[in-house]
Amino acid sequence: MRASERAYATLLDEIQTGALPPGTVLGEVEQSTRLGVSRTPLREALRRLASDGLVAQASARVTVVAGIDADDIRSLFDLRRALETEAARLAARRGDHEVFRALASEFADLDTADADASYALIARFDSAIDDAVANTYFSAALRSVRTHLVRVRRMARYNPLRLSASAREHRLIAEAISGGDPELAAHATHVHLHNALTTILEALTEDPS
Amino acid sequence: MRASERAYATLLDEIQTGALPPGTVLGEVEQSTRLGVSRTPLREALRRLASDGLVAQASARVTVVAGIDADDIRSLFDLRRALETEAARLAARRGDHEVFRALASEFADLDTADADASYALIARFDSAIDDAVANTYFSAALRSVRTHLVRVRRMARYNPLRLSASAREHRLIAEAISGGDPELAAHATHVHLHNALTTILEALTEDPS
DNA sequence: CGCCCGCCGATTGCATACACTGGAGCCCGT
DNA sequence: ACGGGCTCCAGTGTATGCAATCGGCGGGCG
Repeated sequence: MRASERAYATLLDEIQTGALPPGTVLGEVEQSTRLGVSRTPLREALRRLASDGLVAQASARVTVVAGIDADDIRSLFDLRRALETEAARLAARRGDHEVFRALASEFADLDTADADASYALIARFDSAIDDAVANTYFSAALRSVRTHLVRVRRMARYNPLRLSASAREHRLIAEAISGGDPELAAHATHVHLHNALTTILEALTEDPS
Repeated sequence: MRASERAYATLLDEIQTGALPPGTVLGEVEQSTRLGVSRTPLREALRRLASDGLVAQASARVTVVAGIDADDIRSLFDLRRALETEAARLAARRGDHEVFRALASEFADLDTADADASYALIARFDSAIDDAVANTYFSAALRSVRTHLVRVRRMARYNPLRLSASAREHRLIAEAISGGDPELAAHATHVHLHNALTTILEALTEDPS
């Protein structure tokens, strides 16, 4: 793999998992030494992270890991709502109904005690949406949102009750898509996002780490 | 200004105006020589353009200016509809009503024979939407869409009749926002985008350059 | 005569050296 | 003692050299 991509993948993971917490200063020399690449590929990785919105320029010469607070999360969910409700509509019109019927039944059978399995199924659902929408611009916008969402999920931590409710909501969305009902798919997505956001903000209020 | 930024700005402009038509091969050495910068900042510019979606990797070693066809335009408008209808909703709820009242009156008085003035006013309207939405994630997504839209507008060329209809549509959107009517703002935006897309696709059918 | 293999050139990826700039800290003057 | 300006330096921005790789082309072999 290319050095620049390794550096990007490593930094991305470290930022998403919180190993590099918000505010961490990312000096080019320091990070290139640490990751064992030269400054050239490291700079490229930093620029990609900046365009992703995961790092920010604290001043002209210092780059830091971007912070994310409750207002950011609300903003992110505004965008997410715009994208995902419309994506659900498009999927209901264009998608392969059989794929979503199968996903609906997987959500019905999902063991939500297994957080990893749950997130894996949600990831497959997201992929199915991407395939159904079949729109590279849309998928790029969704990918960006999901990149940020990884950090938000981590901040809100694992919540078994929410995961179980989320599975039911996903099931309904998948059924609406497989049934070819765009408005139900869109509104069920809206409801799902509302519930997700509420839970996350509550979790942050209790534990504003 | 930094060399990398000059290179990016120059290439962006040349791609948007069509000076570098789709399919043009962008060799690093060739372009860096032409623009009078070294390969390092030029590479950075190319990577930014790639993440913008304006250049693509034709193969592992050759980068070309990305093409854009009717299907791409439909895809772009799918995304645009998702973003702008919701942005209009948010603006109607959060925006400064006075700003949009003023914009509505400017659209009413606009001389649509002056294409540059028309596009300038539309740009100010877009800025006002950004300010009203006050959401950096949303604005970033909108900026990306608008970057592509510059090329689309150019492909569809100047059309006085459409510009005049567009001004009326913008006026209605601005009035809906200033009147605090989110659904009217969203639906008027939907109508506007539908008309814009239809006109563009017709223009392309007549003259598929 | 056609196909496959190996060589060569072109081009990118990476590393490193040099240039420049912004800022912190210190010294001097008041 | 405090403020201003100067100096030095840390760190980024840019240029260039080197290495690796891919594709094309020609020659040899079947």
